[in-house]
Amino acid sequence: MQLPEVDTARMCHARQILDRVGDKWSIAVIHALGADTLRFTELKRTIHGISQRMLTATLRTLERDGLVRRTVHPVVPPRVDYELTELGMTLLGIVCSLMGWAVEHGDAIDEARAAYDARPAGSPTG
Amino acid sequence: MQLPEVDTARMCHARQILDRVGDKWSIAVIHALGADTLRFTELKRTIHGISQRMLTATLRTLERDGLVRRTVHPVVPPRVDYELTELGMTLLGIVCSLMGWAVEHGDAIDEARAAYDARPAGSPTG
DNA sequence: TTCTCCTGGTTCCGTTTGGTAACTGACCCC
DNA sequence: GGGGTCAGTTACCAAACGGAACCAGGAGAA
Repeated sequence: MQLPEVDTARMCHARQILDRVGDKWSIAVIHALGADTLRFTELKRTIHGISQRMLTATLRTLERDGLVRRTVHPVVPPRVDYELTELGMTLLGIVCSLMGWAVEHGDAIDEARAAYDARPAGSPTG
Repeated sequence: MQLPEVDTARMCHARQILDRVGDKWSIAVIHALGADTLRFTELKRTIHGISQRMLTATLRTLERDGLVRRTVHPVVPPRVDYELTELGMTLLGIVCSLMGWAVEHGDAIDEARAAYDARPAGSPTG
């Protein structure tokens, strides 16, 4: 079928990049940081479902990948700010598109899900 | 900070949609099906790292969400084709953007990762 | 007839991941 | 001096994930 030959090796590389970029928590964090620099607890409040454990792990990974910058203020109580790097900013547009898509098509997905669950046992296939 | 108020409730809804859309295997499957209709084993070959178990589960989820259409041909040996629905097509563009981003910035991420790993114990923060 | 092959898919079992929640550490307030 | 706050870690446990073997079922070979 003559796929565009996007460098199969590069594709594999992309796949492992997507292992984390395509992570739901990473997407949520990047989207949250897209609006503004946030502190740890602010992120936790913003991304309701996330646990401290995963927030920490996700932020560490994103920081390691150069997508998020972590700034520690040596004050009391401790203050740690997180913001997108320029590399992270380049991803923000896509993440926002993804978020926008989810918001826009959320109802369609719910309907499809309901329709699927209502099927007896198999669909007429066509 | 006056976030645009994108309906906090809708945002939460989007988040749970992203639970699966933001799944690495889902992204890989959608991207693979973006080029052409594929059979089960073709998908398995295309998405190298995936196991039958996860491929089956991912396809079921995507089918349930109305993103992928599953067509069973009652022939021998069994033939099952998977293709994107129109809803899936609307997501394809974003997924391709994500893939393109990963390909484009993969090296930058590798460098950032190497730099992070080379840090002694803490960064100067400034 | 019997045996194997081919494909899509499921089940069993071990590993990894993620959630819960309690704890740390330094300082402020009472 | 004890409790509270913020950022983060750790222990524990359940669920999800991955691998490999097994299942179904008809075609073709022996």
